[in-house]
Amino acid sequence: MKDKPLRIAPTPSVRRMPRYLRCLHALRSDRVEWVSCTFLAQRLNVDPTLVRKDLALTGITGKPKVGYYLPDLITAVEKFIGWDNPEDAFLVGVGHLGTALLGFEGFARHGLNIVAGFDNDPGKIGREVAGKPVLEAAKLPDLAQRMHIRIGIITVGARNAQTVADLMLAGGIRAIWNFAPTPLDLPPGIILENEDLSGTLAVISRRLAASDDGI
Amino acid sequence: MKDKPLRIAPTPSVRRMPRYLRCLHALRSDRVEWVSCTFLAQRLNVDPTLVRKDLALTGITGKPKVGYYLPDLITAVEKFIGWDNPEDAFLVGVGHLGTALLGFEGFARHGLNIVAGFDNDPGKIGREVAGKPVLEAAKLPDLAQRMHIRIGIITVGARNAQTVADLMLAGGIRAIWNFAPTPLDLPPGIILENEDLSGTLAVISRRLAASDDGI
DNA sequence: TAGATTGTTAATCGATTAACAATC
DNA sequence: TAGATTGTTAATCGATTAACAATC
Repeated sequence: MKDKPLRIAPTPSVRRMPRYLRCLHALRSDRVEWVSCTFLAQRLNVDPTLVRKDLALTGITGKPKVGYYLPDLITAVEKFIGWDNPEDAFLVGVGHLGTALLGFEGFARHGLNIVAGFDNDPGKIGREVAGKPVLEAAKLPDLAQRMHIRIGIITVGARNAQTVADLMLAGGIRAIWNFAPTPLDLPPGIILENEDLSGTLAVISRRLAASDDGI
Repeated sequence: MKDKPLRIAPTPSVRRMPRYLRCLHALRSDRVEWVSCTFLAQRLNVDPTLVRKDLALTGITGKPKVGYYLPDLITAVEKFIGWDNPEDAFLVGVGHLGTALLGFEGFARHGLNIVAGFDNDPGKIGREVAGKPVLEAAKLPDLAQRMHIRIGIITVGARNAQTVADLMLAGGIRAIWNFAPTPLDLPPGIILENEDLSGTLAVISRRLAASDDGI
């Protein structure tokens, strides 16, 4: 069976998909069989048309009056975001944050399978964290290449983030999830997502100040 | 001296401010005195006009041909995002992620001062993490009220997030930074920022799949 | 059938980018 | 002065919302 080529999809829509999915899984637990955009929209507090357009991106079609068949819809959304077969990933920086991410059971159900951690601390190298080996950072490029790893997660401090990114590039990694509060210099074509905590802090802080001001 | 009332500012602009600030601090270390939008735009890889509009939001004015006076600019941006005087905050859920956040030295320079952690695990209550006390979760509402805490950080699992949010509301907390992968039901007026890891995972996963498809 | 819901096209909205006069 | 840069107004772009015909 030949798959359709993936069309480009608006990032905001992609970002909403996991929210739909969470809601859909909850409905499945309740033995629901059909679900409408109207219902999902109310539940997630968004516009029904937006839901309809988002779901249309997955290629599914609904039936007027009844909505979408839940099992098919779940399959379609999971396939759309590629969570039907999880990707292996490497994580560098086994501090508290790295340890937390290594231990998140939920990632496996979210398309991500972190297979190893890397660090430079001799006290950590050779140990296991959440059942995953912690290896010497210098070994990453070779291993990544041999294991065809495509996703790298950076949880080191700002100072070392670029060095780690370069190791990942050397290993042929194609997508980087960066938790370090520093911009990375990457060649074109490399997928980059920054987890921008300071940006979020700025938004919260500004909104609080604004609400003090009565707006 | 009377401050101007805060005008509403576009969220994307607010979110960019910390990036400018980081760059500005680096320039200050290099003893630079004047900086232009053109320069910042190149450095951060964004449009110069966008930088100009963002900086204008802070109320600062520049000089044609030379740009902005760096010390004034830094002050203006910090004040704009309220980082000139950090807010105290409570964190609930002292697992790996919570421990990581409690230990981030950088938050203090980013307007956030986490003064205590809360948990339900008797093995954690009464201990200290990163020099901050870990207290019983049930004590949060009373303490938050007495200490006038306005920011709450949720780092518990999805199952307990709503319960924790309710405790925070009872304590008069006005802004919630939610790391749990679940939507929260909050009354209007409460500021909410979700750290949406699964959304980011979806974007990475989808982009990888799309790049496999040659687009 | 009647009416709720889908799918699609048009209108709106907000953010980004382009154009350009004012300025030091 | 000449020219780089600011500040501002207009154009573009993309996402969201509104309107509505088609459908079961």
